[in-house]
Amino acid sequence: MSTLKAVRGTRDLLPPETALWNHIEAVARAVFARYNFGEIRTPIFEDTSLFARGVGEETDIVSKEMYTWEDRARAQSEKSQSLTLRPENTAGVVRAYIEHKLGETGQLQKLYYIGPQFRRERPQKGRYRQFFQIGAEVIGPPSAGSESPLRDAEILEMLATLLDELGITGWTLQLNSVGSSADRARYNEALRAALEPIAHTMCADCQRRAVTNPLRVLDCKVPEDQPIIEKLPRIVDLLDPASVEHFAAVTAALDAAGVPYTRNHRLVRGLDYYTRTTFEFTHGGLGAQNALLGGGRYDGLSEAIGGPKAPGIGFAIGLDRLVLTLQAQELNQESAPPQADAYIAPLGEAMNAAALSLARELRRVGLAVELGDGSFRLKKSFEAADKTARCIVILGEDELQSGILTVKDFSTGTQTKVPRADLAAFLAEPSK
RNA sequence: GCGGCUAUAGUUCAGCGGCAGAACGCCUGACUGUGGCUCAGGAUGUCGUGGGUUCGAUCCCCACUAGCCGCCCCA
Repeated sequence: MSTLKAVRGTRDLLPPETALWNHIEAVARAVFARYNFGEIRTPIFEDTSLFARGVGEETDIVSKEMYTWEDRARAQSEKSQSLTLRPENTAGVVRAYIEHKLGETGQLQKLYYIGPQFRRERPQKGRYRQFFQIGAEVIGPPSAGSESPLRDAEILEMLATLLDELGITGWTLQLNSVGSSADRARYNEALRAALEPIAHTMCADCQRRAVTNPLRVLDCKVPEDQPIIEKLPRIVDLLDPASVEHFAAVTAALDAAGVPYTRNHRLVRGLDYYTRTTFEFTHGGLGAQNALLGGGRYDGLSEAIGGPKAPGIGFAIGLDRLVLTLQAQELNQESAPPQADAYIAPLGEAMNAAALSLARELRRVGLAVELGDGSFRLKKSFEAADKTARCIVILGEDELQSGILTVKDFSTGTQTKVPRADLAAFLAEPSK
C-alpha cells in the first residue's frame, strides 16, 4: 500500500516557513488597516455560475481549471447544485457585496481577504493547485466615488507601500488600460486583422495565437518577433475618450505620489471582467511565473452577475510567490532559528511538577519558555537548551529549597544565581 | 492538457548489472549538576511505485506517481 501524500499541487507549510507567511500576512493587515480596509471572508466554494458569469465562460480559468462537482440533492424538494472551489476571490466578494446590499449604504466598500484559491493547472514553481492570495477590492455605487481614477492610483500606491514594507526589492509596476469591453473587442479584431498578413513571418506559437487568441501575441518572448509586435496596433489608440482621460488621471496621481511604473501596452489580462486600468507587479527570479500580483478595474462585474451598478478595482497578490521572492532574497542572509527566552531544565523527574509551575509563571508574563524533562541528564538538557533557547534555567533540589535559581546565558557563557522573584525580569533583559 | 529533465539516509547529493556511499544532521561516550569546539564509536535506507529483461536490477526497458523547467495560462 502506498503511503498517503498531499495531493498533487498542494503542500504542507511547516515551521519555520510558516513564520514568514505569518509575517507577510501581518504586514499586509497592518498596511490595509492604515488605508481603512476591513477584512471579508467569503466561502471557499460557491455556485458554479458565479464564476461562469463573473470571470467569463471563455477564460481558461473557467473553461478548464475549476474544481467543480455536483452537490447532489438530499431531499425530494431539494435540487442538486453545481458547486466550485473558488479559483479567485473577486467574484465572491462582489457576490457578497450584492447579497448584503452593501451598495445601499452609499459608502465606498474597502475590503481585503487572505485565503486559499484553487485552480487545476499543471504545478510548477510558484504555481500550485491550492494557492494563496491576499487581495483587496474597492467597490461601491458611482455616487460614492467608485469610478474615480484616484481609487486606482491609491490602490497602486498602497501596493507599492506594501511591497516596500515587506522588503521586496526590484519589483516593477506594469500599467495599462484595456478600456471598455467594447474597446477591447474592437482591439481584438484590429489585432486579428493586422496579424493576418504577417503572422507567417512569426514564431510557431504566434501563428497559432494570431488565430486563436490575438491578444496573447503581445506576450510573445521570442526576440525575432519583437520588432513586429512593436508595430502592431496599440489598444491606447482605440480607447474611448473617457477611458483615455481616466488613465491620464491615474498616471498623473502616481507621478505626483512618486510611485514608479512602466507603461506596458502589451499588458492584457486573462479575466473577462477587467475594464480600463489593468496592472501587474512583476519580479525577476520567479521564472515563467514572474507576476507577483495582478489586478485591475472591473466596472461591469456587479451587473454581470445580476447586481446593481457598482464599479470597482482590486488586486490579488500571489502569496506563494511573495514567499518565494523573500526566501530568495534571504538566501544571502543568515536566518537564525526562532529561540525561546529560556529553557527550564528540571533535574530529575521529581522536579517536573515544579518545572511546569515555573514555566507557567514565566509564560504568563510573556516569556517564551521551552520545558525540559527531568528524565534527561543535565548534559542532554544543555544540548537541547542550546538549540532552542537563549538561556537555561536549572531547577534541582538546591534551587527548589533555596528559591535561588541557576541561570546560564548561552550568548555570554556566564552563569548566575537569580532569586525566583527576579527571574522573569532577569530573563526579559536582552543579553549583552 | 502537451514537451523536456529528475526521483538513493532526516537533509543536500555521489555511485555502480554482483554486500548501499559521503557530507551535514541524529544517537552514544567517565561523572548523583554543565552545552558549544574537538575526539572516539554508532544507526541511518522498501535506492519513488508497479511490471519487464537478466543467473542476478538501485543501475537497463516500460508504465504510473511526484517534483523541477518550458508551453498554455495565471497569482
